[in-house]
Amino acid sequence: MITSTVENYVKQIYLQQQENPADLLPMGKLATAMNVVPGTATAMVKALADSGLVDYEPRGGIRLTHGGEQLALHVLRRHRILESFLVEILGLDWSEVHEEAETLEHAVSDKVLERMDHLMNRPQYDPHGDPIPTAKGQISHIRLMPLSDMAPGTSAQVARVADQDAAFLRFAEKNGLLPGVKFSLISSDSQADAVTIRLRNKQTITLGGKAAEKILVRKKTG
Amino acid sequence: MITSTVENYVKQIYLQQQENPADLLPMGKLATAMNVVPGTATAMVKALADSGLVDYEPRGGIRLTHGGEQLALHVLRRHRILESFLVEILGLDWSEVHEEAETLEHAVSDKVLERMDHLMNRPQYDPHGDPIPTAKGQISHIRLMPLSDMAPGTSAQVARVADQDAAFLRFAEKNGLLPGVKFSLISSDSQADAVTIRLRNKQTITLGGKAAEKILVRKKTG
DNA sequence: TGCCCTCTTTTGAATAATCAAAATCACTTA
DNA sequence: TAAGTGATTTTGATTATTCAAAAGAGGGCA
Ligand SMILES: [Mn+2]
Ligand SMILES: [Mn+2]
Ligand SMILES: [Mn+2]
Ligand SMILES: [Mn+2]
Repeated sequence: MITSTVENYVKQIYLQQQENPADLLPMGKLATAMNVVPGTATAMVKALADSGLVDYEPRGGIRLTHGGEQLALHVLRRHRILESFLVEILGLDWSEVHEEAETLEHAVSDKVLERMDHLMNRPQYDPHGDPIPTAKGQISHIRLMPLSDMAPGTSAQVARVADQDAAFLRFAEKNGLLPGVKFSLISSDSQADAVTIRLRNKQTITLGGKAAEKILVRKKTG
Repeated sequence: MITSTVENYVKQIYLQQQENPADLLPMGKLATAMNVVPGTATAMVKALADSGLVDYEPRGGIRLTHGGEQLALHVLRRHRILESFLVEILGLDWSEVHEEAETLEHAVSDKVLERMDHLMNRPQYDPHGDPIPTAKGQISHIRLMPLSDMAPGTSAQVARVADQDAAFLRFAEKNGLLPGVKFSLISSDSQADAVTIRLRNKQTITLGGKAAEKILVRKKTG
């Protein structure tokens, strides 16, 4: 049965797998990501394998089957459309919608989701800049550069803020670091592990390496 | 723990209790309403009693405690605001929103619900004419008369359609029997178990006793 | 080669919810 | 008052999910 637990596992496996698409995902990684003890992950993975959602190599790791990936993308679509809806239609803050969507993604029907999607004019990206899979299960795989890798003097725009932590998102918002915002890199000091950028409104912001890695940018086309 | 199962039981107990507010609700009634075998209801009720949500008299029946009633009203509020939202904002048909709300009522947070309520300008009634409890747990208890009890020649307006069955709701909608619609009773034949009404648009509709009981009306004030 | 450390699996147990079927209870009815 | 009947409870199982703790596997290091 596809319970919300199964949906959460499959979605998390997909997300973790993205970080290392070539390798099998080790059980330990999954257990940590799911916040369960390793034995729980093993038990669950066996059930997922029985349902044909993952391929499981004992002591090797796991990988989603095609069916598993489709399910993951379907859940991800629900999650991201819901986040967009909560921000655009209901006016919630982008720092709080991830939590809300985490529950709603298991409760909303395809029909309701379709209405939400339609009402928002079918957005391609969620409020954090994450691509929204299509109803058919396609997702855009545009390679983005972390702000921390930019060369000094270059310009770019924020494409994605890759952290669901509410405090970080509030920090980013307060400093105008939202998807679509343009800026140029003023300085980058690898010894100091810090970069300084200037936004269009002349405001300058300095970020440490950890934070700069979470801001994914798109090079200014030209 | 307040699982969605607990919420469903408590809500159903509240609803069933309304039909006979003076008596204890018998286990059999509850089991039937919840679509479980009697033993399951007994087991669940013991758990609800342990959580302080119901008073349970073995072989007598049950009654919600104050806490249980508050929880029931809270769930009912979520259910009815969601139904309204699905109809008014997302444009679903009133015949399908009950099912959708049945799941969403357990997933939506108070914050999101408050935004929905605000966006709709705080409706007092859901699409079927059922009163929406306040956030504080108050609910209007206006006594309504079933259409089947009206005297010939009198006028009234539809206040509530007391049936969640999609087919019946589609039938009612097709014939213009929506909350707020005014009409007068043309004839009532108890032998034939049928009543005929005329709407403002001159359309006449004949209903059998079963159907007429499900249409609750408000006497024309005057 | 043998021990050790880490990761993973197994085992045993718990909670929540449910069913099937047997047992029990509280009333009627004869 | 004994038997019968219908509602309710009890008992024994099952499924899904989880944890704690013991056991096992494998690779690295002395
Ligand atoms: Mn989730
Ligand atoms: Mn997001
Ligand atoms: Mn429900
Ligand atoms: Mn309703």
